[in-house]
Amino acid sequence: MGTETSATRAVLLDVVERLMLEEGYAAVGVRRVAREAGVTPALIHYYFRTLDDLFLAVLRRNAEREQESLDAAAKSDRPLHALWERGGHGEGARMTIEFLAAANHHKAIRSEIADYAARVRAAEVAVIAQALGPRTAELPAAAVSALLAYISRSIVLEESLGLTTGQPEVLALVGQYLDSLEPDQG
Amino acid sequence: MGTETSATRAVLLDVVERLMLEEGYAAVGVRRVAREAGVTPALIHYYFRTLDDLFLAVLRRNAEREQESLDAAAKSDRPLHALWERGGHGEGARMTIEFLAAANHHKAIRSEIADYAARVRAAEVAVIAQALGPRTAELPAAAVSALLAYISRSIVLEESLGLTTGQPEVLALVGQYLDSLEPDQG
DNA sequence: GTCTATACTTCGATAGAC
DNA sequence: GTCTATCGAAGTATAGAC
Repeated sequence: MGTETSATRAVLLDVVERLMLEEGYAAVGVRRVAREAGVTPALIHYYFRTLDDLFLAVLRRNAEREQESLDAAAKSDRPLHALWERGGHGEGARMTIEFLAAANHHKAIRSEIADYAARVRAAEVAVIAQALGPRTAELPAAAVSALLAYISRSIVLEESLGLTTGQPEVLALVGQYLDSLEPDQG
Repeated sequence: MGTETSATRAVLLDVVERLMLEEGYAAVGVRRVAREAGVTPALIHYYFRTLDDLFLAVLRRNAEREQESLDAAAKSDRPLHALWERGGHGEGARMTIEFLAAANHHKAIRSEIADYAARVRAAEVAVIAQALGPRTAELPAAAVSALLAYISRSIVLEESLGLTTGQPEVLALVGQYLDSLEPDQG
C-alpha cells in the first residue's frame, strides 16, 4: 500500500476528480485512470486496493474543502445567500451529483456517501438555524437546507442535459425569497 | 428484427424496467437481462439492435403511461395536487431519475431522453398555467413545474440512499403551499 | 421469424519480477 | 514503488442453424 503523501497518489485523485466532472463517475475505471495518469493499471491497485477505495479517497478529500466553504459561509454577513452561492453554481454541485449517482448504483460505497451527505446537511442546518433565528418555528431550517440542495443540484443536472425550461424562473424565485428572508442591510 | 407484438419482446422490456427500479440503469446489460428473462444474450440483439435501442424502447413505453397520468391530472378538480401526487411518490419518479442518470452518463441516448423530459415539462407547464390563471404573472408556471419535479425527484433519491433529514419538513411545506394555491373548495 | 453458438473486446484484480 | 503478465468475468455484436 502506498503512502498518504505520495505524489503519484495525489495525481490519481486529481485524474479521478477531473474524469468525474468531465465525463461522469461511470468514466472512472482502472485502465482509464491509469492511462490518463501515465502509469500502469496495476499501480492503481497498489495505492487503492479496489476501485471503490479510490472513489472514497476522492470523496474524503472533497469533504475537507466542503467543510471549509461551509465554515466560510457561516461567517458571512448573509449566510443564506452565501450557502446558496456555494452550492448553486460551479463544480461542487456536479461532484455531489456524481457521488449521489455512484452511491445509487454502487452498493459498496453507498453507506459512506450517505453518511457524508448527512453530515453536510446537518452542518448546513446549523448555519441556517442560526441565520433564521425564531423564524424556524414556521420555516424549519432542515427544509430550507434540503430545498436549496434539491434546487441547485437539479438545475445543474438539467442544464447539463440541455433542458432549459423553468430554470431561470426558479432562480428568480429563489433570489427573491432569499432577499426577503435575509435583506441586504441585515 | 423481432415483431412489435412479440411476447418475448415484452418480457425483455419488463425485465429492464424491473432492473432499473431495483438496481439502477447500470445493472442493465445484455447478459443480465438475458439471464433474468430466461433467454440467451444474443436474442436481445435480435429484438434490439443495440443496448441503447432497448433503453429507448423502455423509455417510449413509459412515455405513454406518463402521458395518460398527465391527462388525468389535468382533468382533476385540483390539478396542482394531482400533479404533485403523481410525481411525488411511487415508481414513476424512480424511473425518471434512472433515465436522467443514464442520459447524464450515456451520450448516445442523451438527446432522446432530454427531448422526452422537455415534452413532459411543457405539458405540465400547460396544466399548471391553466390552474394558476392570472397568478402566473408573479408565479410562473414553469417555475412551479420545475420545482415540483426537483423536489419529488430529490426526495425519492435521498430516501433511497437512507438520508432522512429535511424530507418531512419539505413535504409539509409543499403541502401547505399547494393548499394555499389551490384550496379544498376550489 | 425465432433463437443459438461463438467471436472479440474490455473490465477489475492478482502474482510476482525488478 | 513500479512494472509485466495474466486471470476470470462481463461487455456488445455478428454469423448462421432451426
